[in-house]
Amino acid sequence: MTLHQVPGRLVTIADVAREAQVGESTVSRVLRGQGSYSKRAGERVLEAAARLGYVPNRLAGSLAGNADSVGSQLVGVVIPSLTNIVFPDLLRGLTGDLDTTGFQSVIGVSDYDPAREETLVESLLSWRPSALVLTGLEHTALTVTRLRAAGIRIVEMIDTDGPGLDIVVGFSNRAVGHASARHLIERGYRRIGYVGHDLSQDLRAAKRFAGFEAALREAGLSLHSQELVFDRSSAAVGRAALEALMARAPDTDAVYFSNDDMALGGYFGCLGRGWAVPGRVALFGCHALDITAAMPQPLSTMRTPRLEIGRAAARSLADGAPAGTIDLGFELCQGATA
Amino acid sequence: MTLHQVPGRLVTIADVAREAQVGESTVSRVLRGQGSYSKRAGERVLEAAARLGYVPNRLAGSLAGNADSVGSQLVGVVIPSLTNIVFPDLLRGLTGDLDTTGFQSVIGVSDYDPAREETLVESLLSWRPSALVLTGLEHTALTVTRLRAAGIRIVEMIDTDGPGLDIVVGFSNRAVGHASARHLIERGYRRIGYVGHDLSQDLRAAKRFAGFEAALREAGLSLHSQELVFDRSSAAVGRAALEALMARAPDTDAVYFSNDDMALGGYFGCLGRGWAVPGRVALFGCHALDITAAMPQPLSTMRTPRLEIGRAAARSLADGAPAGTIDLGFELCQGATA
DNA sequence: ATATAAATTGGCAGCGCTGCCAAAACATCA
DNA sequence: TGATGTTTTGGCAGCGCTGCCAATTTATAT
Repeated sequence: MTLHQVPGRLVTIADVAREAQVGESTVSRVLRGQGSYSKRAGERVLEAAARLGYVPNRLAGSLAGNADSVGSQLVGVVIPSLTNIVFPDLLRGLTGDLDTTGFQSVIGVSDYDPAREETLVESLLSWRPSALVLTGLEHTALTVTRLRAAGIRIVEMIDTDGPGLDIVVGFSNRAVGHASARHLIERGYRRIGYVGHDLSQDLRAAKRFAGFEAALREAGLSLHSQELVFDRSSAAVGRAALEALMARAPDTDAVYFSNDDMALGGYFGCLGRGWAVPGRVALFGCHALDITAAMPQPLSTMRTPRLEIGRAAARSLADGAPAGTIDLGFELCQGATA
Repeated sequence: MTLHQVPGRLVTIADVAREAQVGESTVSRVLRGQGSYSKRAGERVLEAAARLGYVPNRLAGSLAGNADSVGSQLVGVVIPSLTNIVFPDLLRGLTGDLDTTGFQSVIGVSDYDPAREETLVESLLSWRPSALVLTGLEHTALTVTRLRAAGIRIVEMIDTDGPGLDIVVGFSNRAVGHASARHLIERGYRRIGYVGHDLSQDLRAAKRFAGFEAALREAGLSLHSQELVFDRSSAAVGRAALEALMARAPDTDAVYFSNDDMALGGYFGCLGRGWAVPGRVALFGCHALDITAAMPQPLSTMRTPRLEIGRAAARSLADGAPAGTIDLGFELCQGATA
């Protein structure tokens, strides 16, 4: 068997029409189950299509069908990363619910770079998707202009702290940060540190941090120590950062991590050094990764509804939801590390 | 500002042509930087396109351009899951290298279900992608027929244990299993157990298991105990399974997990019960997730080149590699748990 | 200045499909 | 039986773009 063996054209609707001895329009109607046609025509067409191995060409279909009727059945998705498990979870919810509605997702990964997002949006738009799903509320001016001009539905996921372009689905990162700080304060911690990755990149983490600091201030406290890392978030990085932080400010009694994977790394660091958690230092993460629930001491963290956000995004598009914000909230996971 | 405000048509190439006072073909040539055109024409077109906010319509472009020249610039991707971090890693390598070549990925998640894969392939094919990237070598007969008839490049990722349709990129799962068993045997373990998720679903895991058992047999051993789980692989599931296995066969001295996340869960279980690892029981995983390297005792596991597989898949398509298998191998991570 | 080669350009068919419309086939009623 | 309404059907334009080709402009050689 040879690849590329197909010499010329693939089977078209005209071939099926000839084979079934009906007109092209009839084939089109039967195959889409739209409009009226006789039972006999239906059978012949289906039979002929199967025999010929007809595969519809959706490029042609979307081009011909006026955008308003079906749209391209493509949905563009831009996420900042695939490394951070948060985003695959989002995707999972999104694609899972999207393809039950017959949509296909075209995805792009921006690497937390607004310029890259701009390029991706431009590129995705050229497929005339019926909707675009983005992450976060911050986009370049040009991206916003293009999005507006496209005249399609836009969903911005994850962050509800600010105005969106159309549909916004997520939770308040600020509130997550705030609630995390409140929890630590209520548990009696006072010399609280922060370990996070580059805040100028991950704007959601920055908002959590802002909420966190605000809660400290409201309680008459301030951040006791902090360690920022400029790598992509990972357990190894979290571990190193915690160790650096504790070396500089050994009396820190609790640490807030911008992400569970770093918190997990921090926890491993404590285990390795024989530090009691939370005796020596308390640890608090964010996102409630599955793994952290299986730990001997479950990590204290905040559950964010990632899968649900993806699902809600898909559903809002399918249902033609009105513009507006859908806040899915978050939930404290008490855990045993803070 | 209203969404859907665009009343009628979007800007087309004809609009740009009129604005720039050149012919449509010239616009097309300039915008694609193909063929020859004067400097002056180039400037006018670019300027007009920018002023009008022209967004090319790739549906039309791909339809018009004969498949052989550019193809649709879409690549269809089918992965079994987004939960298992293995697949986002694959995607990351793939999309990262793909969009530097101007390709966009349309993805589908099959949930380890061949029938679902069949549907997804059918659906993806209708976008006339220039290539399809699948996971694994096993597909339904109809899928294979369709793939062959499509006349496009096919990449099958991850598994090299068998014949592929066109390009195969991955490693030998059988060999991974075999090498894992060899390692345990060489380290002196004799009463070896297995914890894995449903082997009828995850065919790669099944092949690893087969290689593992073969190595045991060759050494005159047999599997001492095993515990299969039918949930999706996770740390919690791994922990529970290990505990169940140790309850049934307390003298098991080493356990092979089909996946690192389960191994990690198992490790947590041991920590929780105060069992020495590897004193009480040794643990060996698969895939070398990032996290496991940050553990106080790094997990003993097998590093599989997931990112590289995605990259190699993208590259082989971009370069028009010949049909064949690219084996990227794997690497033992000695770790400290086995 | 003229002939010839090279670069640039626009027109138009056609990619495969769907929407529209008028024609044909069938059903219903007086 | 003919008239009227209803369902089914096929033809054809056109979605926005690119490939091809012939026409035009420009550069080079004689």
